Amino acid sequence: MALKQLPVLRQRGECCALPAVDVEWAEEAASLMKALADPTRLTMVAALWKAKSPVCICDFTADLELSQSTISHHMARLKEAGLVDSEKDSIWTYYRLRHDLAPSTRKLLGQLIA
Amino acid sequence: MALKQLPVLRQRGECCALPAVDVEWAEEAASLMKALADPTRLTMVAALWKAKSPVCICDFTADLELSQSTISHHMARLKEAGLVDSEKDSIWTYYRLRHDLAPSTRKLLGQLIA
DNA sequence: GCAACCCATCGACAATTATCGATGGGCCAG
DNA sequence: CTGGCCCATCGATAATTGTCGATGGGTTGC
Repeated sequence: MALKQLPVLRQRGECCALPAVDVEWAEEAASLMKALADPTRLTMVAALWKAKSPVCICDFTADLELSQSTISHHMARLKEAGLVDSEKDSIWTYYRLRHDLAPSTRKLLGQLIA
Repeated sequence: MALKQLPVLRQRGECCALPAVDVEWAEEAASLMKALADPTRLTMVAALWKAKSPVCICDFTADLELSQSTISHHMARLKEAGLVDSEKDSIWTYYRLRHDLAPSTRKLLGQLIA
């Protein structure tokens, strides 16, 4: 990665090299950011982060002022992003942060939440 | 914040307390995530992170395969999010990460990029 | 069996957003 | 002063997304 210094005198039509940024990294990281780019989902993730044991989704439905279908939809998005895991117990569905989160993801969440 | 244990036997219609999550925190953090929830903007932020000196926006226009107006639009979003700063030098506009970023934001970016 | 509860999914709708081309302002070289 | 370059903004458009109500499947209590 060339950390090229900007020239003092720049010519018209001339551009400098940019620090290289991996395209795949950008795509993946943006996916993660998208999953977290909503207050409701962020609240869910933070709650799951703080609660060490799995949380029934009905608790979110009760606490957050949104319809049940919306809550379910947001949780599905978190699941699709690979952030959470679910488990059914009779009529209830419990969610938790995935225990096999990438360490970098876990650190990022810790930095964001804690 | 009550880290209430889930009951072994749950009654119908009964919900547990969730770990409290601050609403304002969720809003603000979601704003930051939104600003980063795009591969192009993420690439820009990463490039500015790696390049210690300001970067001319024309370099992004040259490197990223998007129209000039789109590049300008994304950079404006980063600026609006308080992540970057700009400075004009004759016909060029240079951008850099804001030096007064909140420490938590800086750490988050470091975790995300490095 | 039946009613009530939990929850995922579907279809619809409004809001947001990513992208582009066009326009115009600022600046410089000739 | 004029043409060319840089860049921000505007208007338009297509895609994505957040939200809801309705529906239906699964489970339990009575």
